[in-house]
Formats: sequence, structure tokens, C-alpha cells
Amino acid sequence: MSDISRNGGGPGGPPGRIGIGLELDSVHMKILEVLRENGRISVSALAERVGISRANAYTRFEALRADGVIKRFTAEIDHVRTGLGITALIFVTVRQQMWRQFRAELARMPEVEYCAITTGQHDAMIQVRVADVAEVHTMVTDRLANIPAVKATETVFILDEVLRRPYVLPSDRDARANRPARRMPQEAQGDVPLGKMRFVGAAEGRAALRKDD
Amino acid sequence: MSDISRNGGGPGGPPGRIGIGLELDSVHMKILEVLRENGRISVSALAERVGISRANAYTRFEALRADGVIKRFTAEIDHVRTGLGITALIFVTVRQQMWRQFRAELARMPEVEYCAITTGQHDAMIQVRVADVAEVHTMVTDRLANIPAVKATETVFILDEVLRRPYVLPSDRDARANRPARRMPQEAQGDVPLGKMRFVGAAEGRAALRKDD
DNA sequence: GTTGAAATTAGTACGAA
DNA sequence: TTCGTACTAATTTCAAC
Repeated sequence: MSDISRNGGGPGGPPGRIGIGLELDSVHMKILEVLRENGRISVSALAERVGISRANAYTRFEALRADGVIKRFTAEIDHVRTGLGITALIFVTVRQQMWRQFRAELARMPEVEYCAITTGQHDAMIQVRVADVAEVHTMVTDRLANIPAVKATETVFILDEVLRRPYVLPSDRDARANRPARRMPQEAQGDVPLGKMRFVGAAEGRAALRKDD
Repeated sequence: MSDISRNGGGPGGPPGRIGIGLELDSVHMKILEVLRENGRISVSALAERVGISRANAYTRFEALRADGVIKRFTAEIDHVRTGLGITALIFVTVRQQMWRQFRAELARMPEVEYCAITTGQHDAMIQVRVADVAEVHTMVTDRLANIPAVKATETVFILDEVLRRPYVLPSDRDARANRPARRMPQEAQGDVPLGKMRFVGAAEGRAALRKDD
């Protein structure tokens, strides 16, 4: 239970100050802005682009790393070029109180790139990358369906990945034209059909069962 | 139209050889394996871990970059720590022949981290990161719903991100116990209810409308 | 494709503002 | 805290093999 409970639970408190870690100021954010675009930039060049001294850049860089704000540095690669040109999303309905088993099985599936627990009709969404559509078929029928924790699945293919930002920062939002003021935060959490929108609420009591089966 | 049409369209041809770029051998793959875990490793250290000379590592590293196999280096950061602790998935139904407009509007939404065009009930899935649930509400009702290209949306919240691998490589799959042989690749593309599985096919003719509205 | 040596740059330590 | 500088270690580049 990382996201909603820790930050979305209460409307109070400014964003950016969660937990006991270091406070993030605008300089930290600038550093992150540079590093998301170029994760291999030298600390010297980073200091120059952010407008601080090298020593300061080293200190802050290390602090961000040590504090877990920066989780890791990675390379984005072209999956088609490596032979994994097929991407699929598999929405999984998990049997209650079998989450632990589901997680354990996930760890044994290397073709799974991403897995998130969601509200709505299904319980989890996993993203897989494989070489051809037959492998998706095999994966869903032979591997996923054989996990007792899996009650049902629904698969869709990704035809194109239109956009992938390294990650989003609060500063991006501020750069936008209309900064929306917060309003009625409670209403948005239930089933609220508003015009074209449709929110899908979580099943009863599921939220409490996430981390520990 | 990047993924399915280029690799999944025909069953022939070995994976890993798509397009006219450089051929990727096992050494290239080893390099990618290292770089996905540590995007900031020096080329010298990389050479040592892969078991090749420095000069060779530099050549291959540069080739992978120039050829686009490595698209960029980035930092993975803790979104909760930066104040964007709420993650939501918005499934969008797009009005036919308005894809170009939809893409243009997406580019103007900095809170969108990822967008993929999918088969199935909806046309696209976008992932957004914001500070609180109210912002999701505002975004869907005020911004997305006002785009003429958007016919309908369905929103779910991400309660927990269980797993995020930097990316998947074919070598991961080979490390698995049971390597599945390909079989009936055609059947997997349609609506084939098989036991617990349910494939959701694409709407008619939508595949052809992806890149160019 | 590899090795080794020169030039450059990165990382560290420490005193001053 | 942050900056500036000097010092040490490592990396990158480039040459010959």
C-alpha cells in the first residue's frame, strides 16, 4: 500500500513532504529533471546545468540516491530491436487471500515488465513483452491460468506505444496553463458518473488485502 | 504501428533481426543486461563485467546508442517522494479519425506518463501521476472530456505497483524452466475463449488508423 | 579486437564565505 | 549550507600491436 494511503488519504500537507526523508527543494527537482532526460550525465555537467557548485551537486546527488528518491538508473531500449516486439496487457482477477501466491508466481515470470494492483473490475494489470502472439497465448493459458490464485484474465494487445515519459514531476504540472485548484476530493473516490466520465470503484475491502495476501 | 505489424504479422523470421540496423549478438545483449540494472556504469567497468576490451565496449556502446537500440538513459524515481503519489489508469475510447487530435492533446498533458493504443473494449490506455485524487477527477472531467476526440473514459486507480522491471530481454525468457514452443499463432489473435482466458479482439479496422488519424 | 600510455575528467577533502 | 580550490583516482581517448 504505497500510493493512495500515504498521500491521498488526507487532503492536508503540502506535496513533496511525505515520510521522514529529506525535504525536496527546487534544486532537487531541477536535478531530477535533468537526470530523467539524461541519466548518464556527469555530476559536473549536472552542476552546471542546475546552476550549483560541483561539491553541492555531489552532495545532493548522493542524498537523492541514498534516500531512495532516485531508485535506480536504467537504459530505455527498443524492444522490437531485441526481438520482443509484442506487448500485451493482461488484466487479472485474483482470488481473495491468495495475493501472496500471485506475487510469488509473478516473480517467476521474466516476461512480465510491469504489474500494478488496481481498483475496478479486475484486481491487477500486468504488462508482458514477448516475441510473438503465440507466446502471449501460451503464457495466459499455460502459465497464468494454472495459478490457483488467478480466477480470470482478460488480454489486450498494445498496438503502439504513443508516449513514454521517463517519469512525471510536479514541476511539469506547474508549467501548464490552467492549474486546477483542488475541489471535492471525496466525491472522486466513489462511483461518480459525471458526463463522459466513469469511475470504477474498488471491490469492497480489497484495498486492505494488498501487500499481505 | 510499431509492434505487432512488424514482428507479429508474419510467423517467419527469427526474432532480433528486424529492420536494417545492426545485428545484436550475445555480447550486445550482455551489455544491455548490465545497463538496464545500472545505467550509470562506466564503459570501463561495463567492459570488465561483459568480458571484452575497453575499446570494444566503447564501439558497441556507441553503436547501440546511435542505432537506437538504446533510446535513452533515465533515472527511476520515487513518485511519492516528489509529491505525485496518486497513479491512475484512464482507458479512453477515441472517436474514429480523430487520433491526430487526441495525440496532440496528449502532448499537452504533462501528468501523462504513458499512453498506449490497445485492442479490446477501449482504444487507448493512459497512465497519469498526480498529487491527489481530486486532480484525477479534474483531469478526466475538465481536460479529457473536453477533447472532441474523446468519446468516453473509464478510470481506475493504481493501489500498488508490485513490480517494475527496467525492461525485458529475450535472455530472461531463456533462463526460465519451460521454454514454450510456438504453436497456433493465428488462433491467438481472434476472440478465443479458452478456459479462464478471454482475448479481446480489436475493433474492425482500427489497427490501420493508429499513427495517422 | 586487444593492450598500454597520455590527456582529460571525475570524485574527494577541506577551508572560507 | 554552499562554494571554491587543490589533490587523488578513475575514465576516456588514441595510438600501436
